[in-house]
Amino acid sequence: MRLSRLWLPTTKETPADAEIVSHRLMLRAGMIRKLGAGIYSWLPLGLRVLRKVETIVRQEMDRAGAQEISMPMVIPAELWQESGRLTKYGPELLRIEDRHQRDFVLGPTHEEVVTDLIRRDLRSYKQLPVTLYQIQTKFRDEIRPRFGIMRGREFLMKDAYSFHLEADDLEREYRNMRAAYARIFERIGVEFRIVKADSGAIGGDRSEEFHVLAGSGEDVLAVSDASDYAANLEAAEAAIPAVRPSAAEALARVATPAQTTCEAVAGLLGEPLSRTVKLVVVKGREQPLAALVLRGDHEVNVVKAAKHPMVAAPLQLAGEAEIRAAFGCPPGFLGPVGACVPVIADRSAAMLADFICGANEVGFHLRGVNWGRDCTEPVVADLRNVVAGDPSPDGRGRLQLVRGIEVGHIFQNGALYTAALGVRVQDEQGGDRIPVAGCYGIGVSRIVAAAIEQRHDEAGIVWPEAIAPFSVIVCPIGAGQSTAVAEAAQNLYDELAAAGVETLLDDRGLRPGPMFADADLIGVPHRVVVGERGLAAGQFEYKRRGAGAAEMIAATAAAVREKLSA
RNA sequence: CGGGGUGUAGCUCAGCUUGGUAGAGCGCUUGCUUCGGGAGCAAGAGGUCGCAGGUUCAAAUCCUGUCACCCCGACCA
Repeated sequence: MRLSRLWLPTTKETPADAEIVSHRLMLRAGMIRKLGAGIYSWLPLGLRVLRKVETIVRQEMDRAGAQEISMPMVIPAELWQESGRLTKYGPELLRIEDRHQRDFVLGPTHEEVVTDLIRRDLRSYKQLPVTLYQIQTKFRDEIRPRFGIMRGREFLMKDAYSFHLEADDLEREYRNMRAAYARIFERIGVEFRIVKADSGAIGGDRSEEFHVLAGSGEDVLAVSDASDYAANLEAAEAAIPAVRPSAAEALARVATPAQTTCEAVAGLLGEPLSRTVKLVVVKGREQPLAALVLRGDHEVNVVKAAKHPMVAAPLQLAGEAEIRAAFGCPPGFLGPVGACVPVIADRSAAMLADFICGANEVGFHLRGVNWGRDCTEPVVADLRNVVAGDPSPDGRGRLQLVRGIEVGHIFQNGALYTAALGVRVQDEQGGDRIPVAGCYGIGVSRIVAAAIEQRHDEAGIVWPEAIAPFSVIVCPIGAGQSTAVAEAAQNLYDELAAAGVETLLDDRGLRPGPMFADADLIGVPHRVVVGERGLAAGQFEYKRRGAGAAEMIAATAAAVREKLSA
């Protein structure tokens, strides 16, 4: 491709509303342009990268035995009614009406559609297992789209669905997909980590996420420093602490006129924050309220808490009025002693002895409190977010918190959708069975942004070879003055192109500065500079993007190709 | 959805308090000189100041409404 003909609007200045590096670089490199909040056009350079990612995903899905299909984006709302997700999925689901006032949704994910597709034609167990996938534009009406393509409302996703007669066959396919995903991210050339996850709105039993590790990631991951244990913070299990020490102090009431936080109380008493306990009052599932007890230095894990049978899901905090009515005192002085709502203690809080908590009386806290002695033994559960330094749940190493960008998510849904939509299949004995299913998603467009987050420098993008928009850029210097340079560059370009190398010829006639700046910005992995000085010595200058210095090579296409394969 | 903020040239922004000729830098066009890491000089093009009302002799500026976008919180590939 000749750069003079390529629609490549690069900019030196950064648009004001781009926060993270991938968004800035994608705009500056002329890869994308915004049409509205969270909706973007892909320009030629960006689309080439997107297509490369898509191709790798498609190849590996095919290799793993999945079959490509294409399902509609516009879906009759009844189907979502049938699965129960029309209301459950919430406002993120974009609803539209046709001319007959019939309701449709724009598909944010396709469990319903694919399950409907299957139920229409599935008769016999002999048709199973089957894995279908598509690569398609999805629409999710995100509350707050941000970071450009990273969290767009419209985005390209690969979604695959598998159906099985038996759970163990689902497990086999889940592993197969897991391995295919690992190959995909390896081929793309990004550093990733597989983490245990919560299955969220998709629902189901077992799920894992694939994360590209990057400081700008929106997810916090807990990873062990000594094993391969890794989990999303939402799902990371807090290790069970050692046994509870025996009580040593007597219960005492202390005046805390203005201390309404654990920090303030601990400060006043000169005790570590980890000896205090706080009460988080939430709506209960059966009872109106439930009180969660956590150590002062710990935080509630919203996902874990909402899974507890005594807690309403999704988690809702109690209002101040409800708290006053139940405890006879406002938040800030709450404690488990004499509490009249069910108490659930986090494992760490339950293992404390001689702890400090609110007295359920304005202006007073208690110290030397002990479970069993001063208040009833609580229900114990894992309720908190893990913190850096916690022991890894697998018993090996300590947890570190790192950030990641979720680029893939695999689930075993079991019979969640097949049962809801009434899918039936005959088994070997002629019995009626409900098949089980798995689903497997990859954020194709998000991978493009994630790769940039991981691979860039001050000058611009540093593409991994596998998804670079072009392989080589040829930069002639002073081609307007030197026909030798112009011809040598043109010949090199022709020979590389003829050999099937994706080559960009910068024939814009720019001065070296802007030309190199653009080459660095768009991140083409290999750069060949053709200049009069070099040609006089029979040489081109070669530089690998991201490498330190340039080197001189023989002024032939063969020498360049040798560098490409090196 | 709640809280905060911004809409003026392609981009980054000034001008608004105190109403009176719409500006700068970058980018773009043309010419000349330059030419190995975002050149210099000269001449140009380009804006119904987000939109709609209102106040006024006069509105980018004041008032009302409205739309869009951005940032902070709960969701997800």
